Amino acid sequence: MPSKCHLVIANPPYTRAGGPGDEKNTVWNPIFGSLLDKRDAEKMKNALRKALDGTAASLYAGLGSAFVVLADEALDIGGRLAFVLPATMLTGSRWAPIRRLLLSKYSVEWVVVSHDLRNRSAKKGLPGRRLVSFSESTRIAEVLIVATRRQHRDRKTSRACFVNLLRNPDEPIEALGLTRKFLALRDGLAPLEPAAIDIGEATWGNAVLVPQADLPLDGGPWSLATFVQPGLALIAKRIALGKHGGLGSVPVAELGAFTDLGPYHMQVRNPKYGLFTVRERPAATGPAEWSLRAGIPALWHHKAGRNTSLAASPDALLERRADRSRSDQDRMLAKSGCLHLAADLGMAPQRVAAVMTDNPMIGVRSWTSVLPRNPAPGKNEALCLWLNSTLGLLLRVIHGNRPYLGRSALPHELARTMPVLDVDRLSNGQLMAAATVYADLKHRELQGFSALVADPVRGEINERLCREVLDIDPEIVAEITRKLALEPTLHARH
DNA sequence: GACACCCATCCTCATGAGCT
DNA sequence: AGCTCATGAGGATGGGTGTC
Repeated sequence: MPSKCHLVIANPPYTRAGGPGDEKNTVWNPIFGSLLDKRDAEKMKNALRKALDGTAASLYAGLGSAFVVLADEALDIGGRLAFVLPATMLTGSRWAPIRRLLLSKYSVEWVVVSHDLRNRSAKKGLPGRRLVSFSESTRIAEVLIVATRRQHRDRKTSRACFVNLLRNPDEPIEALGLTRKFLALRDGLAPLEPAAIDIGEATWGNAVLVPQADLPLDGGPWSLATFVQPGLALIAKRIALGKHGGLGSVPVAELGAFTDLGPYHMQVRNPKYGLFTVRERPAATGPAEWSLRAGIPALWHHKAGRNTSLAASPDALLERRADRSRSDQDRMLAKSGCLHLAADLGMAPQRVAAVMTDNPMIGVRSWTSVLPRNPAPGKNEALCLWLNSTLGLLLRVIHGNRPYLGRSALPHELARTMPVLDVDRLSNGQLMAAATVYADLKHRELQGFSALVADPVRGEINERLCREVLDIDPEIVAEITRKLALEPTLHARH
């Protein structure tokens, strides 16, 4: 790699050292996997790990992060990088050092994200059916980053332009036209004032200019790329800070500030390290018959057709592994809870972002158990209602990873830092009200989040949470609901 | 040793064309 | 009618291994 480069353009490989797992189901495509001799791949990986030591890159995040570091080392002051990267770059915890690198040494000029719902024509015979990706042969959500390496004094005044596209250009001429439009638009933008990107009659999306100093220097998420409507991200930020007009009385805190999370699924059931074996309830076996069977009840999978209401029942049984320490198993079981957060939420098909079980149990893979540190009646119920409401969904989608359009993934680290309703600051009366609302609604059938506006039960959750628990004007939330419901990511299906 | 990241998707099932 | 196979739509998760 030459030094003193002026421009580095890259669409790097995204492969990572770990996973995808389950080799019987997937083609394992590890870094350096094309080397015929596995020992060579191992040597290369070790050399790369050594080379990346102390840099912002992580083999965990994938090779994309390593290529950013490589570009950074090659770029001269004033040089520019232009990268296609996985959209998890915007939020993922392992990408935080890369975000810090870009904010501390560069002017981040463009952050372009597509929210294109269309399917690629089958006739073209190309792999991948989504047009959301800039690259071909993938349906993974992606982001285009353009940044210029600067002297410190020049970074203070720089401003990043976030572009959220409703539609990806279909061919190069369209892309060139769009690029010209971006450049023309940028100069007229006022900071934090979203503007439409129109060419003729066609609306391509929205752009918003952000002072770089307003982006989180600590590595926090770049949330303005989450929605087509940048205004929604701004609303979410105000809610998280307790500064949204009319919602100021809603206490918000990071989930990890007042709860602990249940165990990580690898510790529960990984064949090598897990403490338990898990057996799923067969479809033919009813819940009553299943509960006769010995074993420790647990929540394992998240099925759109089965998890239709706030109340959930166990779908799996844990069995202690004889070759594991009983006290370790008991310690893990002590992390059982009644509230469980959907770890990977497909927003169109799936209907619940959190569920409650009658008895404490462990969420194994699709459900992350949430355990309030100071338990009190009504706390779980209030959180469960919140997470399934418009406000809870909005803050979740903003804060979580978006590995694919239509999906919101919350690994433990992001779940802990996610802003949610601070139930510790609710009065007893509010908690009792939440318990009542939950009891009334817990068996009602919800629709997927794509039906956010039309779903009467979702409407009741919103309405009663506002009126009976939070004491805020439901119309404010209704308006946010209408905006959020328009977002393509709520409607994307694969 | 403990913890948990992220993955350039994969699997299932419905549908329908083509064949016998 | 019944079978096979191709195709596409739609729903979803295990785990190697980096990192502390």
